Amino acid sequence: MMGIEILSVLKKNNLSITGSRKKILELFQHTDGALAHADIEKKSGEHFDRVTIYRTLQTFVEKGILHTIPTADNSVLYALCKDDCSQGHHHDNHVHFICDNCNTAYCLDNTDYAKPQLPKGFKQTRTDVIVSGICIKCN
Amino acid sequence: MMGIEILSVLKKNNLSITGSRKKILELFQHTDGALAHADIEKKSGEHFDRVTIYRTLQTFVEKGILHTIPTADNSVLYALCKDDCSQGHHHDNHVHFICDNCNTAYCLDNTDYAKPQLPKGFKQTRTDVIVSGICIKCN
DNA sequence: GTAACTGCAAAATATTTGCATCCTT
DNA sequence: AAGGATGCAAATATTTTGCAGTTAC
Repeated sequence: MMGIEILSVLKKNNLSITGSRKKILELFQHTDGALAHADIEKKSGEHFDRVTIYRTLQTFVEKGILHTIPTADNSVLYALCKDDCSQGHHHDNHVHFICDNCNTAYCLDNTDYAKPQLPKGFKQTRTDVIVSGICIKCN
Repeated sequence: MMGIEILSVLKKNNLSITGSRKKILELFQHTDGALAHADIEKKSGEHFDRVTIYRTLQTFVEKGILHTIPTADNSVLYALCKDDCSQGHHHDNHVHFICDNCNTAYCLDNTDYAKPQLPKGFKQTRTDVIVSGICIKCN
């Protein structure tokens, strides 16, 4: 059941169970994609304090519950991490897709890609692939 | 000669030749990587009005002289486009590297990567690969 | 009861817009 | 001379910080 899963995520990360955390997490679980700070203010029926949202998102990112997605227009997007993401260690083969039309962000978890071969002297710790284009709904 | 090249870039794009445009372009040509808005305010000996920098950067991006680089921490970075970038059409195999340590951004023009195979129904128009890690100087 | 979390106010930053003036062509 | 670019002021928007009150455990 959804509610129980949310509680266990919070507990697993030593976070106290609070209303906003539960509701914001739930929002992500019910969303098939990524959310921006503003989406959380709007999309949800609830009212969250701006500051609480900032802090909740930051906490979730630190704990590895959410991750940020770099975007071409440099807006800040957040998405749920899969189970194999732990604090600061995200799984590498993660492709994000952002629709030029409807602006929805997808995590294409099953889309693999080859890591680029870096020049000598460069060490990779994280790779982000962001594909822009037209998504399946807008096609 | 550098100066002449700058002038021709501006002329080619139907931009009038002004002091700030020349100096900001020059700054990019002398920089081996990307610059943020704040870098332009600081790094240059010159003083540019904040607003002029915003407008100049925007103009350069529109004309395809500069492009933005998506970053994991969602700061806004700008870098020179290569010759095969024209207005709105950047060349696809472009890998960016951002150093976790010194924060320098590199355009790894000669680093190729394979475009990911998208799920059915998704159409790609642009792909950004951002690698984070330790750069050659910090290694 | 204590530590952690929230919400409000306010500070600090960042970005955009309007307009008068100055520069480029 | 005309259109475009700049710089200042000010309006907006975004993010951060401090603190008092509240809630979770």
